[in-house]
Amino acid sequence: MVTLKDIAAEAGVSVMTVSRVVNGQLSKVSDANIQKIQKIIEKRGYVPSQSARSLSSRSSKIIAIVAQGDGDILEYPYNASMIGQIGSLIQKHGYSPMLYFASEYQGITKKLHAWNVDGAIFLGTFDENLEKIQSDNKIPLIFTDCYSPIRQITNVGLDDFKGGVMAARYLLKKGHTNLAFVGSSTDISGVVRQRLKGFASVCTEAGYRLSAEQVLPDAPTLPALKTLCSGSHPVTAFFASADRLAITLMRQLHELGFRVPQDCSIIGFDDLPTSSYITPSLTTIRQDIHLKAETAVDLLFRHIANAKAPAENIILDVQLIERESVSSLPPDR
Amino acid sequence: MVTLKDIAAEAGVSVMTVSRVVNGQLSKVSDANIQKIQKIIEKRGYVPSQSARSLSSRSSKIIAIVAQGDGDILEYPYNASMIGQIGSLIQKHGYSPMLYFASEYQGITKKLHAWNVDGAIFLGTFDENLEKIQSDNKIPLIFTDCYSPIRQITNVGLDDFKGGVMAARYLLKKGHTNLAFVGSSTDISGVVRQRLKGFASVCTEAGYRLSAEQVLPDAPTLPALKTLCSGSHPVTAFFASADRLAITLMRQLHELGFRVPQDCSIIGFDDLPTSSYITPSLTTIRQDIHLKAETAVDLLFRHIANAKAPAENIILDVQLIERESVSSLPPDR
DNA sequence: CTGAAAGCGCTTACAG
DNA sequence: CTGAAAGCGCTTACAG
Repeated sequence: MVTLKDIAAEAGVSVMTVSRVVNGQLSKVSDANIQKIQKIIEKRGYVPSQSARSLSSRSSKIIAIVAQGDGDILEYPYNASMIGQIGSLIQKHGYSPMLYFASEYQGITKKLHAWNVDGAIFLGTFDENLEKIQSDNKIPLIFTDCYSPIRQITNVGLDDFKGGVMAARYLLKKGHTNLAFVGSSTDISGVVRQRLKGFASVCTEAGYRLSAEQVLPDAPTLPALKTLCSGSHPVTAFFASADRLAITLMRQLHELGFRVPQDCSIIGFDDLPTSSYITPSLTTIRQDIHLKAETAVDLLFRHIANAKAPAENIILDVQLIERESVSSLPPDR
Repeated sequence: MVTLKDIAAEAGVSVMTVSRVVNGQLSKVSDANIQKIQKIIEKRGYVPSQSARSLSSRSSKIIAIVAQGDGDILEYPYNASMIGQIGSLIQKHGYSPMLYFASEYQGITKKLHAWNVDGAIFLGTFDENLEKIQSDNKIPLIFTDCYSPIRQITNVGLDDFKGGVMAARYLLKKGHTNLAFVGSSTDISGVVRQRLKGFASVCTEAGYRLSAEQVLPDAPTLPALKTLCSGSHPVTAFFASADRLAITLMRQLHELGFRVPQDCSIIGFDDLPTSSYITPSLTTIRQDIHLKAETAVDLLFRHIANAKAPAENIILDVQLIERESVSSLPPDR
């Protein structure tokens, strides 16, 4: 392996002079030496050792992407897209993204310490351990979709409540009055809860209260669905708190013999790439995942550049994307 | 930051004794010291510095996941799933996965050298630079889906040819005789080419030659599709070299007014989670992505454990998954 | 079972 | 503009 010392020896200078050239402190080195050293570096294919740098400078140039769960979470397009974008942007900043799947809180601090990480971006819900994570790690920490009551947190989230409101208003506008919500009720993240809250608030306001049976878990059973969509006062439209769930639901309704959107309408949340390709294409509340990733990375590097940068909570907007999965009901029925 | 030295001082022993405990060389330390030291480590929350370790031991415990392209490739479920599984397995082995998006060859060697990486797994096509990458990096390197003629490469791939054969045989068995193939013809990877070769070989054997118009690019135009599926001798079945393309194609056919599978049949390749959820659900050639990731990681650690382990080329099998997107044609038509 | 010494490849801080 | 010295936090290799 080629080291600073090798280059210095070949150039007939000290390692410090080479170090300055490597680090672009060109104003401190004579032009003659710059030329000579750069040529040798090129020729020998010298690459600085990051572990040596990390050890002596106390900056590792590593950013941890901490994701709650295990490798399976990348099966969800939302997570995959976030990790891809975040990783790519980190790399463009000259840093290296390290992936860490967190199952328990302990491991996170260990990982960040062991690698002397310069910062971390969190995907998933860490609300329970947020304070501990923050007090144990005095580096920039960016959270996403965090609904913790703690204020001193830098977070980039979504207007989930508004998304729920928009979904409900849209369905009501289309003439649907008997609605249902799909999304894990046991969800620990605030995200689903906020979407439901927004949705329910509009229903209540319009005089249509959501009963307990109209708030369905992640994977409702076929019989439960059938009951819900039959009878004298059937549910005619669903709000699924994720496109992924909307697509599953679509399939289930199809299996039960209901046509979407003629018999049952569905509106989703996320706007995944697939959502526009399936038939019927999915009407949904769109979030801009690329913008979210970009915002998180920007925030991170702003805090790396300035350790005193204030905690910020950035809430991104959502948007209704009208497609084919919601039908209009006759005005009075 | 707590260091070995701090622990040693508090325990009244040398750093070496602490180091031995930290590294589990317990047979070399007295029980009394083990107890005492472990207690102090626990209490102080000591975590070894990986950069110091990497610098002194010449093993970084980092594995690079090198993916061709940029962050966008995680929008493809195949890549996302592979990266998730590989990353997770690396972590379970006590190593840390570092993500690297490679656009040009140069960067790869630099990255691997800079971080003194212990091994790397490659996603995508690096055939052109394979030899250089291998000769520049004397560490275990695992490739995936590589069709390079170079033999000294450790690779885990798929029986893509057989997949093509199975798709063609299935469509013929269902009575389809006028077939078409969808998949980027300019694809540099051998993968698509092999799938096409297998597919075409069966067609030819059965006396149905694929004309140039029947080999479609990634995103065929609507008019081209329409022409193909109309006229006196229309194409009645498509083989898409990826489920993602099959789903797009399904949408396009729908827009043209063709019903799948009544008017046009489609068989895909991959078996993504979505493929079973859409309507009609997709008949496809399945590959086991989890097994592929597992095989790659196993191979990697076998080579890390034994630097002399021979190059291996492991080819995983594929499987036909019958669902709803292919119809039976009357025997003679 | 224990430890003193040297070194991994850099950077920081200083002196000139 | 240049460099000698010290140190980052470990491990290797050796001596006892």
